[in-house]
Amino acid sequence: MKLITRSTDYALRALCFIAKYKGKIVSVSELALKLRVPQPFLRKILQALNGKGILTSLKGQGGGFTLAKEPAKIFITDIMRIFQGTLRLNECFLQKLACPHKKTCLLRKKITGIERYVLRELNSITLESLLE
Amino acid sequence: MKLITRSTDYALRALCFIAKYKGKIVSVSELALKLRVPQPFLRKILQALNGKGILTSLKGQGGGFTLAKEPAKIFITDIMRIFQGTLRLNECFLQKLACPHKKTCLLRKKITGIERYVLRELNSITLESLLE
DNA sequence: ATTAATGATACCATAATTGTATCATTTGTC
DNA sequence: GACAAATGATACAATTATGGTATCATTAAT
Repeated sequence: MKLITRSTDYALRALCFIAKYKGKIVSVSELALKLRVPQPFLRKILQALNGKGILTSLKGQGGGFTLAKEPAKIFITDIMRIFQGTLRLNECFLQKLACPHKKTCLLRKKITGIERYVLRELNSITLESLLE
Repeated sequence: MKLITRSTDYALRALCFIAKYKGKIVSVSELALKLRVPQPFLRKILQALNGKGILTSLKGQGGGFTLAKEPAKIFITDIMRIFQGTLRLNECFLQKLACPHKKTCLLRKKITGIERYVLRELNSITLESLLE
């Protein structure tokens, strides 16, 4: 049970690194080296971030990636959603069987409450807040 | 990202059911029928609960399972731990690379905070509280 | 023209979770 | 005592999610 998967993790580290470069272009090979992360995998991740409008890419020699938005406008929930899908904690519990006694709904309520809290907390974290 | 896996889910439903029977013996086949859950899988789950002292089993014809403790003394975190292992939310983030800039530690702090909250909430739920 | 980069995409590997099968043992019932 | 109905133990299979690799096409600087 982890809140953040490896892909998200790598993505965040990469974004932090890129953010430090303030508009300069960073290539995958450089990043992979610095972060000590498998390059092809990182590449796939950056491509996804590009596709989702978090990064901007430049092709050709000397190309690479830069941030597409200010760090203050990149929320870690955005990143999580890209790599982990919708953020829900109560995926499976009692969904088909429509809660035969509705007692167990107390559990669902609790979990929904937890979910709300978790999302609120996570939504308070931007890339900027991770930078220093 | 789910807080509760299917095994835990099944286990909780089964425990609720068994708890209602107040000391009577419930067999896997009966339970599987009532809960509409694959029987061999449910069986494995109940065996685990027995092994962990949550249920007591009786072999032989007319055998089955009963609760080994009062519902008030069975915490859903106990059950989660049995099927999902240690309850941690910040498994993978920045553990090997020992936080090169310690900036990202803010994330870790946040997640640790979330984890504490989640555990506190979950620890307030017993089987009894799920019963009505 | 060459080289160093990304785009797109298909494929593979690993691990966790979910689920099945089987043989041995126990116990109630006839 | 034989039989049937239950669990104990355990190995195996299937499915899914995640992590990771490979490759060919395209772009752009030198």
